[in-house]
Amino acid sequence: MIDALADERCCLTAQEIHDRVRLERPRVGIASVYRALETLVELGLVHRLELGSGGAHYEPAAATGDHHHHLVCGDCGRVEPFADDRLENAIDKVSANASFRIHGHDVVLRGACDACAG
Amino acid sequence: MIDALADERCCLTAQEIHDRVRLERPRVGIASVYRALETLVELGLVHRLELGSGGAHYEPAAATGDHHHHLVCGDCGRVEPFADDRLENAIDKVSANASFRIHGHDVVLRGACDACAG
DNA sequence: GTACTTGCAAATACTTTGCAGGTAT
DNA sequence: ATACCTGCAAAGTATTTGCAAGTAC
Repeated sequence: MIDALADERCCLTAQEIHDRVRLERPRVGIASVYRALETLVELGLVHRLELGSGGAHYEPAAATGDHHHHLVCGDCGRVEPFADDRLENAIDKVSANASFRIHGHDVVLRGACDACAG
Repeated sequence: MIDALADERCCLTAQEIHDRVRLERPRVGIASVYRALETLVELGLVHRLELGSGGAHYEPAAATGDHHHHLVCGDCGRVEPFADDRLENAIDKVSANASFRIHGHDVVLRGACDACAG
């Protein structure tokens, strides 16, 4: 059952994941989704993102080495991924010099998507 | 009453703000704190941060022009601010090229603080 | 049988809303 | 009086937990 979740794509809320899983297995409860996500997050296979829109989002931590961050539309809630090497380098430098032992990072750019900004 | 909140410092949860306000005015309810915070966020005087630890954090959007991001300890929940020009430059570059019209951004570095990392 | 998993329902945590009473104009 | 602000209690949403039944070894 845990495997079923790993198939899902970028940036879904727990509710969205639940809905998708139920297409195949209607009896699965939301609690099982949360339990599976918790396990996957602990294993480092899934990242949990707080995008400030009520519910947390989850996405597979790409085994492919893909690493990206997110653009969030404050109007319609749309989320798009982006990646940038310069940004990653800057973050790595900061992480190396930080007083904390850094394990990971999140970057969220907030604004209006092309549809909402016109 | 709104002014009372603006005096508070960096990165408090609504609960913490409520507790502090109550020291001075014990009858203030948590709802009023949320209402005031909502107003302040809309006015751009306060930033709301989702640090992934259950509750949102709020901090004054410095009139001093101060701009910083946060280190979060995944163990004890401690939050520390940091600032880095190279990082800001990288974000500005990305924002300029993004398909969204970007209004703001958040960066969170996650790890273990000196006390927890040993 | 023992141990682990799972769905349901209840509980919890955080935030928002309705409403009645108070204050200001 | 009218319009606005506020505290309390209730509602709403997101997430977690307890527990009994189901499955695997």
